[in-house]
Amino acid sequence: MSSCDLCVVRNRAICASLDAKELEALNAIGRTRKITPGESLIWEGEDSVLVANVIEGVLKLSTNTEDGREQIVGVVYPSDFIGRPFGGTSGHGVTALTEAKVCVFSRRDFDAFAREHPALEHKLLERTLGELDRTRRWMLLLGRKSAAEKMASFLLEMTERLGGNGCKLSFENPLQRQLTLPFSRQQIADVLGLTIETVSRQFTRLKNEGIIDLPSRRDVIILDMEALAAEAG
Amino acid sequence: MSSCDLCVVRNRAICASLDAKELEALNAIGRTRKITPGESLIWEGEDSVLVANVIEGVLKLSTNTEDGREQIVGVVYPSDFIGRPFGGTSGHGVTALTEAKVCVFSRRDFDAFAREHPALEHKLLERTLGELDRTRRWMLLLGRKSAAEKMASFLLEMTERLGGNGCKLSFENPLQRQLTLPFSRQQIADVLGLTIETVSRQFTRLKNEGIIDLPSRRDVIILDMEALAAEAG
DNA sequence: CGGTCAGTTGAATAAAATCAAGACTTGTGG
DNA sequence: CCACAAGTCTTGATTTTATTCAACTGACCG
Repeated sequence: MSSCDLCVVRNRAICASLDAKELEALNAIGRTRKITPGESLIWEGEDSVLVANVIEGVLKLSTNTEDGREQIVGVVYPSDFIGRPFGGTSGHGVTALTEAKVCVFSRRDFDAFAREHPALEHKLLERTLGELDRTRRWMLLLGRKSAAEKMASFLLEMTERLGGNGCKLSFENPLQRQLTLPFSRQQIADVLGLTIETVSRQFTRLKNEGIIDLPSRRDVIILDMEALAAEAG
Repeated sequence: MSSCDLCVVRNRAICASLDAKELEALNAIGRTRKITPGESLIWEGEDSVLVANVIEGVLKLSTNTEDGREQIVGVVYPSDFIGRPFGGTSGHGVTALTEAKVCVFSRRDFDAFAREHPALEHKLLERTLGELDRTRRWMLLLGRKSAAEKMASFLLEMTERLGGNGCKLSFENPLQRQLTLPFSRQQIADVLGLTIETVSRQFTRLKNEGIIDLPSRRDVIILDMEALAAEAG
């Protein structure tokens, strides 16, 4: 029995395409690894040496300009795949936002395994197509939305994404949801293409208007989901 | 002999993964179609009914906010694949920028064919991974770059992309390249997340500084590639 | 209790958007 | 072939928006 049988993302990650025997073979070329917040797994610009599945935690994908400005280009959750298979260099760094556990593979080993298992490649293709859709939708936000619209869109996206992924999210009242953000203010700014001050001002405005409450730095309670959706543009 | 044998993108599109017999089968479920500038092949939000390969021309992928602001989220060239295989709705419209020729398939037919041809799915996966990389790089531009940096980056990207794809591009002087843009000023604005006025002002500034010349609306001659690269950030 | 770090708030500034004309292209019909 | 109309692009003046700079507040930790 391979350790994958106990894996919490076994049926959601790309591994779901494999039978017991294949899974054992995949398990043989991978190993799990823990990552602490702020620690990086992959660096921007280096050539792709490893790929991984996220088991636990949240990680950011980010790129930087030469002079140090950062843009977060993606956020990954449990069952998501990270890294760049089939050659090339990694266009973005991968860094943990929370305590995280990943299942890593050498890219060469993974590539070879994938090419022999079309069902795995198919899962990976579906996942990649979905990620491309999501990324393109985010471009509309970056290119065309105001700070207020960006914040509202961000909070709505978080509400969706943090469901069920081991992140706290209460549903007692369907219109009043609490979420614990895996981001600092600066990181939210880096997701939205804003400055930390603008993000902060938007938070206080939303609070003053009674749309959200902020019990602590990382916690947000959405008091008026309708109003938030109306602001998202 | 199938008509694919005469296809100019035969060896660059995902079809390159197929042998003569397979290609004939694919040819049987597809048909070529011409599109005129401004005409759409796919509309945002409708469920995915067709996919296609670009044979000739340039097309834009775009999304709009409810109130009509537009963001171009991708630009496709000959040999590129368009559409959303494997279910779901299309997150963006696809519209011709120039006269274009595409090879279209019903999505259902294509999906079935792809699942029986792992080599084709592999090509599609590589293409999709590449497109995702490119899209994420563009997010840095949208979220973090100034108007000047955006314009310089855009012109550099165009210089790369318009090479060899049937678009005019002269190389007599390696440092002085002429390109014919497939975009109007408004479309450039929609790619960069700017207004048409800002784009226009950046063009005249670059011209005044001797970095480019503008022989006509759609033509740009890059006089100082170094300076342009330095401005791209 | 002081020190550090993250976040907030305010005032001044800068950047790009908006508003408003005007100029140049392109195409059309007389 | 010219005149004119429509559309596209440019330019200028003004306003808006978000950034920048700077000070301050509160939380957490030894």
